[in-house]
Amino acid sequence: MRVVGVWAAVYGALPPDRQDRRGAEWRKGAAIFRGCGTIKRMGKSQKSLSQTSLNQVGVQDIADALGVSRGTVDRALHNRDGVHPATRRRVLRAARRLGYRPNLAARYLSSRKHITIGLSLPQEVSHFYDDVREGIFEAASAFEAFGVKILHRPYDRFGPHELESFRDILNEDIRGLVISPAYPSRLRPCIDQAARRGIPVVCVATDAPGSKRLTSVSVDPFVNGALAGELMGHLVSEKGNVAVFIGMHATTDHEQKLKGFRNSFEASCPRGRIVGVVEMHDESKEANEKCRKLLLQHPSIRGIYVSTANSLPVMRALDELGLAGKVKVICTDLFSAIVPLIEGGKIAATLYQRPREQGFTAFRAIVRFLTEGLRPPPQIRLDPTIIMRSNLSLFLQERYLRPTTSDGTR
Amino acid sequence: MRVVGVWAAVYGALPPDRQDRRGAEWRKGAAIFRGCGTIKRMGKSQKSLSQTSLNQVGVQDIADALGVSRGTVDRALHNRDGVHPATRRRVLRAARRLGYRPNLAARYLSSRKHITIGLSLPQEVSHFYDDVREGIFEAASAFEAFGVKILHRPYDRFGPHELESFRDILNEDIRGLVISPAYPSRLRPCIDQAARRGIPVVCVATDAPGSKRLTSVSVDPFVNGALAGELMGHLVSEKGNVAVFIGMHATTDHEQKLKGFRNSFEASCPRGRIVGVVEMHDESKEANEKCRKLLLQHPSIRGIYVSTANSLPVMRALDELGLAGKVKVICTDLFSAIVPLIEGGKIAATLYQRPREQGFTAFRAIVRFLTEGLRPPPQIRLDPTIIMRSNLSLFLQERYLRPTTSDGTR
DNA sequence: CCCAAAAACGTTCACGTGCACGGACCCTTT
DNA sequence: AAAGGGTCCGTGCACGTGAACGTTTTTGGG
Repeated sequence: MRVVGVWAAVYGALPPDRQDRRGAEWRKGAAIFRGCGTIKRMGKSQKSLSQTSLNQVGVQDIADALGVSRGTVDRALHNRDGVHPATRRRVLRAARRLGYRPNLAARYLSSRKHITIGLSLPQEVSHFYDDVREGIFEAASAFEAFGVKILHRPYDRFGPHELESFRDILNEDIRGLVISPAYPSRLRPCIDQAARRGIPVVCVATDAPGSKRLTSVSVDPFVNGALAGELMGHLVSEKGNVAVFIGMHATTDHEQKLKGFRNSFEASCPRGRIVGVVEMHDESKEANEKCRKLLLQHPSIRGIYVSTANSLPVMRALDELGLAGKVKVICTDLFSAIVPLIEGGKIAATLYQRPREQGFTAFRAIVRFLTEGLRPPPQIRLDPTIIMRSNLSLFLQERYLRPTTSDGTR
Repeated sequence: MRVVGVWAAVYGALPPDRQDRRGAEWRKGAAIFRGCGTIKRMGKSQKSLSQTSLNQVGVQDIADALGVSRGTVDRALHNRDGVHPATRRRVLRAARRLGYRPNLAARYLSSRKHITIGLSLPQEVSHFYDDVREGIFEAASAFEAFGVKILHRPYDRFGPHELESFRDILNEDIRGLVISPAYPSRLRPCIDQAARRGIPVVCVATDAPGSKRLTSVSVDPFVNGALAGELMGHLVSEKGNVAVFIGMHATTDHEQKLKGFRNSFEASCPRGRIVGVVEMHDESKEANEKCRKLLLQHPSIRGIYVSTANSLPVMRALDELGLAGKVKVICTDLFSAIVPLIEGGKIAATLYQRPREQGFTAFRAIVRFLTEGLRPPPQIRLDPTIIMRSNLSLFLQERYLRPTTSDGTR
C-alpha cells in the first residue's frame, strides 16, 4: 500500500485514480459555477479556501451546478415524486459526476430517525448464537452515537418460526437484516422480496444460496474439515486410523467438511485410513452407542473428528471405554462442557468458528453497504481457529467491549 | 465506571472552588430564563411525545435544568475558561446526572473539523506493519463519514526516528495516537506527556509498560510460545528433541515465548527435550551457520521453533543439510517467501499474529474511548492463529473491505 | 380561452453543537 | 464618580440534510 503523503485521508474507499477523476470533475463543476456566479457558492468556496475543511460536495453543490433548488435535488435523489423525469435524470447524472456522497451526520441530525438493523436469529445453539449476537452488538455500539439501532426478534427453535420471525421483522421499519437460515429454500422468496425493497439481507453462519442476499459470513466448511484433517494427521503421526462423526442437516456443510478432512488427512498422513464415517442424529443416546460400536469394532482407531458441536456423546463413549486421552479427538465449537475436557487433555483440539467475529463482520458489511454503498464480495469466509489447551484461556476470559454495560436493555 | 462521554474522563478532576457569593443573582437569572427556557423545552417535549424520536439529553437540557445558557454549559463541558468554578461544577454534575452524551453528528456538522488520529509506525517489517496499517485504515473507513481522519507519519527504521516521529506528530492537532514502540523507555516521557494533554496513546504489537498509554494490543507472547510448544509436541509425537531460535530484541517477548514453549512442550511431549536455544542477530549468514552447526551437533532434532519472523536462514540451513520436510518447523508471521515453504510441507505451521486485527482493534479502542468514553482494559490480548497448508489460502486471498477491491464502480 | 387541479419547483425551519461576539456586572484605578 | 479591564454569561450564526409548506408553471376539461 502506498502511503506517500503525510495526510493519508481515510478516503481509501476510492482508488487514487478515481480520486483524481473526481477532483477533475469537481473543478469542472466549479468552473460552471463561476459562470453562474451564485453568491452562496462563492461564500463556500472562500471558506473552504481559507480553512482546511473538507471539500465534499453536498446537495447544494448539485443544485447550484444545475441551477435548481436543494429541494428538487433532494426529491430526485430520494426517488420521491414531484420532479420532472428529465430533471431527475439530470440531477442523478450530476450527482454521480460530482461524486456526491450524502453527509450522514447532517442527515442523522436532521431527521433524528434511527436506522434500524433487524436481527432474526435462533435461540437454539445458544453457545454459538449468543456469541454471534454479542459480536453484532459490539459492532453496533460504535454506531449507536449515529443513530444505528438493532431490533432483535429471536425465535425459539429452527423450523417454521424462522420464516415467521423473518416476516414479522420485515414489517418493521428496518434498513437491513441479519439472519441465519436453517431452511434456505423456504426463506428465499422473503429474502428476494426484501432485496427488492432495498433491504440488504446478510446471512451469518449459514447461507441461502441462489437468493438475493447481500452476502453471507461463514467459516468455509471445506477449510474447516481440511484443517481438522491436517491437524489429525499430525496428532496420530503416521500410523493412525481415524473416524469421523458428522451431522445430518440438509445443508451441504457436513459433506464439505468431510471432503476437506479426507483430502487433507490423506495428504498429511499417507499411511492412515478413515475407517468410519458416522452420521449422528440429535439423540445423544444413539450417537453414544454408534460411537461405542465403532470403537469396539475398530480398535485401531487413534483419532476422532467430530464435525458438529454435538461431541459430548462421543466423549462419553470414549470415557466408558477407557480411551479418553488415548484416542485423539478434534471437535467443533466451544462451550462450557468441553472446557474441562480440553484442559484435561481428553480433547486435543477444537475448531472454533469465531461466532463473535462472524456477527461482527455481518453487521459491518450491512453498515458499510448502507452508509458507503460498498458492496461486499458474494461470500465472506472467515478462518476457523484451532483451540488447544495452550490458547484456551484467551477464549474464556470476558471479552473486551461487551455490549451489556451501556444500559439495562441487555 | 459510569462515564459521560469523554468529558468525564478528561475533565473529571476540578480544582476546589470557593464559595459562591452570587447565588442569589444566579437564581434570579435562572428564574428569568426559566420562562424562556420552558417554552423551548415545551416545544421539544411535545415533539418527542408526538414522534418516537430519541430522547437523548443535549446541552440545552442541561442548560434548562440549571437555568443557564447553552454557551455556559458548552464552556463548562469543554473546560474552557470564562465559567465560574461553582457553575462549572453544577454543570458537570447535572451532565452526569442527566446522562448527557454529546451528539457526535451535530458536533461534526458544526465544527466541520476532522478528528485526526495519529499513526506513528515503522516501515520496517513491512509484511507486518503494512497489514497493521491496513487494519487501521479499514476500521477508520467506517468513521470517514463522520470526519475521523488518519495522519500517518511513518519512519524508516527502528531507533531514534521513532522518538522523532512521535514528537513530530504530537505537534499536529491529533486526538489520539497509535504507535508500536521498539524502545519503550525512551518513549515513555512522551507518552505520558500526551496522556496529560488528553491524547490517548495505544500501543500495537509491542507495549510500553509503566507508561500512561491507554492500552496495548498484542498477541500474548507466552500463549504464542505455548501454542507452538503444544503443537510441536504433537508434530514430533513422543520421541522428538527440538530446538528453538529466538530473536535478540530488548523486549521480554522472546523470553516469554520461550517460557511458554518450554512449559507447553514439556507437558505435551514428556519424553522430548529442548536441546538448543539459539539467539539470532539480524545477520542472516550468522543465523544460518548457527543453525547448521546445531543441526550437525544434534542429529536427534526433530523439530524447530523459530519465534521471530527471521526464519529464512534456518530454512536455508535445513535445505542445505537435506533436512527440509523431515525436521518439523514452526515459525512466526506470514510473508511471501515462506508461502511456498508451507505449501511444500517444509514448514509445518506458522504462528500468525493477525496484524490486521491488531491494527483494527487498536483503532477501535481509540475511537471508542474518544466517542463513548469507554476505557479499554489495560491490555488487549489477541489470539495467534495457526496457519498450516490447509488454511493458508484464506490468508493469501485479497481481504474483504480492502480499499482497492470490490468492483470498478466504486 | 378560463380556471382549477396537479405537477414541478423554491423556501424555510429544525436538528444539536462549536464558536465568535457582545453584554452585564464587579473590582480596581484615575 | 467615571473609566477601564476582567470575569462571567447570553445570543446568534453556521454546518448539510430532511421534511413541511409555499409558489410558480403546466395540464386538462369545460
